[in-house]
Amino acid sequence: MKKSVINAIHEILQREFVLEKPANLSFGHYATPIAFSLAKELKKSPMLIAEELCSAFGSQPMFKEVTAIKGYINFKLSETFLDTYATWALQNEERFGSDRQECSILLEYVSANPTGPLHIGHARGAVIGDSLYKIGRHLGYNIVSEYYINDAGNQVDLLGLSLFLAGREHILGLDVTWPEEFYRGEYIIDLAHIAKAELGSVIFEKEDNIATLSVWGKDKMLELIKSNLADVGIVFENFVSEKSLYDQWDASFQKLQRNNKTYQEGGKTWIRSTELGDEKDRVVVRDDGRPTYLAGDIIYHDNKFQRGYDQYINIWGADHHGYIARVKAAINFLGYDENKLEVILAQMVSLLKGGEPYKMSKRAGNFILMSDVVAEIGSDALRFVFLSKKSDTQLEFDIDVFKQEDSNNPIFYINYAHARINQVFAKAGKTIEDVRSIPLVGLNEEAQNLLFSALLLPEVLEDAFSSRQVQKVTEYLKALAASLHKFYNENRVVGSMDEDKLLKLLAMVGLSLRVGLKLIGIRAKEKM
RNA sequence: GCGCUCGUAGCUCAAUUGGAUAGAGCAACGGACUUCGGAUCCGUAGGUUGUAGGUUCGACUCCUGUCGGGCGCACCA
Repeated sequence: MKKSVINAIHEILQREFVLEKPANLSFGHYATPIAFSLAKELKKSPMLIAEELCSAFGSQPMFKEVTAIKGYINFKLSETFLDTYATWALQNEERFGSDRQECSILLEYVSANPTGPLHIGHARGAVIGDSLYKIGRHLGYNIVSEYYINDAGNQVDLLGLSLFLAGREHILGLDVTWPEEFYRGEYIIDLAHIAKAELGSVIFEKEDNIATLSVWGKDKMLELIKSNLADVGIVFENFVSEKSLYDQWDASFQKLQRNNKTYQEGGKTWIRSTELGDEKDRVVVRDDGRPTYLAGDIIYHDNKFQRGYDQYINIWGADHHGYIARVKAAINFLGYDENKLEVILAQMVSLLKGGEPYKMSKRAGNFILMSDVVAEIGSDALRFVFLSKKSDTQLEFDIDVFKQEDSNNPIFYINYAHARINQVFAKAGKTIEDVRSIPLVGLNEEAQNLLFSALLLPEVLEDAFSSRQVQKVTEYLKALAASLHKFYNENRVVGSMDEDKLLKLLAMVGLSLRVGLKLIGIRAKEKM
């Protein structure tokens, strides 16, 4: 809708302009402040310019009126235009708002180490990533979701060792001395018991078996992570194993060398990341020949960029922000455009329950497990909270709020709006097909405004996606639900003179609610 | 100490990315049912956008200083 409006206006004005929504809908559906930016150039007052530009719009089928108010040019869309659009939307059903885009995007998120279950911090990045993915898909981007598995390096060895020691202590009943660093939490002990069942308790007898336990444990943990994700409706297309990439190290390393971006010092190999704003140069190969974590990420990003996407998005925990500079430097050194990589940081989350800090789970080893929170408030609520806030602010939420079934709980509120619409149709004994082609003309102002709000879904999605701010979708859904409830309270549908028209209007609202919810991973309720 | 980031109503968060009178929900108070399910709606109150400057037609948004919170500052991942 916005696109066609922009095109129509562009045809008249013949120049670039910003199209926005007026603060007050009574001014119009859209507005542009273009007269302000022209004021200097033309040496005239914005009000005058606005009025002159207005008169350039003769009578257009798209606009009911074009007015100049305080320097803004306001556009009011015609009923027929809105009706045509709504009819089209209702024919498209769940595909309303979908489009085609040329751009291909690789979206990487979660990528939690396969050494333990997902905790609540992972959940935020997970649902934001998944919703961006779903919205992007809907909008027609060629977007692919990917999970990078850190299955090489110390932490996997540490997992094996932790399992080994846990098995010796809890299964073989031996005394063990725990090292300073190991994975704690009851999930390790649970996992040791599973290891006993699958591999036999002999596995805990010889230290030689630690390597076997590492690999076995890592696979088990990955399964657990996948099932944690599936519980909130997240399924990845790609999994890329860090370990499997090391074959390509030589190739990546040679690229860096050729560009003279590495050097040897103290028996180690360094990368010149300071050249591109990093705080210091970084070691990529240690003096014993083992590559560092950064080496893995260099290969991984080399691998990503070889696949030739137009854009790359990584969602990382905010504690990794210091890492951005060196990865971007590496991408540049490999000969790619590092600006194609965009990193979204997901900030910390703290949970409350009844106003008190949420108790950490012993099972998790001082982390709050994502699965515990899902068990308590459900996937929909979990998703909704995290999607309602900008990712870059720290957030605090009380899970008790999401157990309430009233207007405190926004999902409930939105679902109720959707269910209400179904209820009205049921009461009227009609279906969407019955009213789809009824022309929406002669509606009162409230009805027209509601219709317009419902038709905004595609541009909200586009805006949310391109700014990577999914909270715009939840905000929109809350506002649309509120408009629906208000309308419902003030206007009787069933039995009214305009019954069919109003039913079509409600169908349109229901469609936008349903599609919007679907794209943030929540299924709209037909009945409460 | 350095770097990144955040600071908006009592609380949790928005604000069309520089636009018109900074908005929602909760909490508080007052209203609306012989109802298409009141699981809803309407109203009142609540703000010097941490703070001091600057940039311009116009600043919550950009710049500088400052105060406060968070996170980093590994050859761990």
